[in-house]
Amino acid sequence: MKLTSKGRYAVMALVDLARFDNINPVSLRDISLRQGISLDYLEQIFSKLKKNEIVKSIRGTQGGYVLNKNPNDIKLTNIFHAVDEKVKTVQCKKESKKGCNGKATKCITHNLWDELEVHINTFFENKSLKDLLNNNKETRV
Amino acid sequence: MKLTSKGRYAVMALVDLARFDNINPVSLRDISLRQGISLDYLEQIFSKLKKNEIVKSIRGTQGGYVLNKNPNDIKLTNIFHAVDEKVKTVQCKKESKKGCNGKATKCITHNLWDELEVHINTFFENKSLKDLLNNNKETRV
DNA sequence: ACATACCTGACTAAAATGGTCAAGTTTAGA
DNA sequence: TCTAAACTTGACCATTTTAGTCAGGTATGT
Repeated sequence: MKLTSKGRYAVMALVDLARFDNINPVSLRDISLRQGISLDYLEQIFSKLKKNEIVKSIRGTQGGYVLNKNPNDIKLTNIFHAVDEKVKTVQCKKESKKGCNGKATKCITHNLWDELEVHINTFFENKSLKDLLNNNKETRV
Repeated sequence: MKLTSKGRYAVMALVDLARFDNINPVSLRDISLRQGISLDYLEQIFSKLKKNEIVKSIRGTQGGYVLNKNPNDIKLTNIFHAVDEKVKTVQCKKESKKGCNGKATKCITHNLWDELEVHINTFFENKSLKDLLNNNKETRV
């Protein structure tokens, strides 16, 4: 299973973006400074977010990024998926007709990982950017 | 967050062990053959399981491993913990009095990861080796 | 005594991670 | 029109983690 800094950065950056994009597009430079994330790395991440239509870009001076959807419609599952954080448990190989061990049957724990995956994905599907915004306002600095 | 093959192997091996240890200790060689896991790797894993008192070892000919507890009392969380699969989301650094970014405050998404961690741990704490055994009998080959 | 099986630690190839670096293109505004 | 801000793209890389292998042990039942 993968759930690393890239995913966390993506979420942090989007929450930041959501808080500031009412007025103007938000530049990655600003996000980088506020959140302490490398600019170059942010560019990689936003490239993926854009491809997945989570954000829109505006080029040129005063340009930046804006959300492409309502914060309520951006679920965590969308964000993680966009930056290739596959919320997949370690997989048994799904090749041809063979089972998990190269044997003809499913491995002993196959069902377990399926269950876990559902469990985690449920969490992510029920959590939107808006939820995080609200949550953050409460404990705002 | 880490959840890799080592954890999966540990679970697979323990389920296998639980199914056969009523009669005799089970040798790693047998588990290796049945589950298709490298013997050398299994030895590393069982060394940890033993340190965490999940299994007991019996040396010498006809030796092997047996469970050290009732399958109902071996939760997944114990197993993962034993083999160093820390079910931890990527952490903000917890150094000194500083917050997550080296700033004085918690990072925007701090609460989110805490929630997620609880969510996943709950799943693991409620799942025992016995559950897996039963589950496996149903779909037994 | 000897085969079986546990035990331990060092080592390693390959992949993933978390970036950096370089060289663009686009566009607002002076 | 010139320029600087900001997006765009792709290559590159050091470090860490993963998933093992290898080479020796030591203990013990028969």
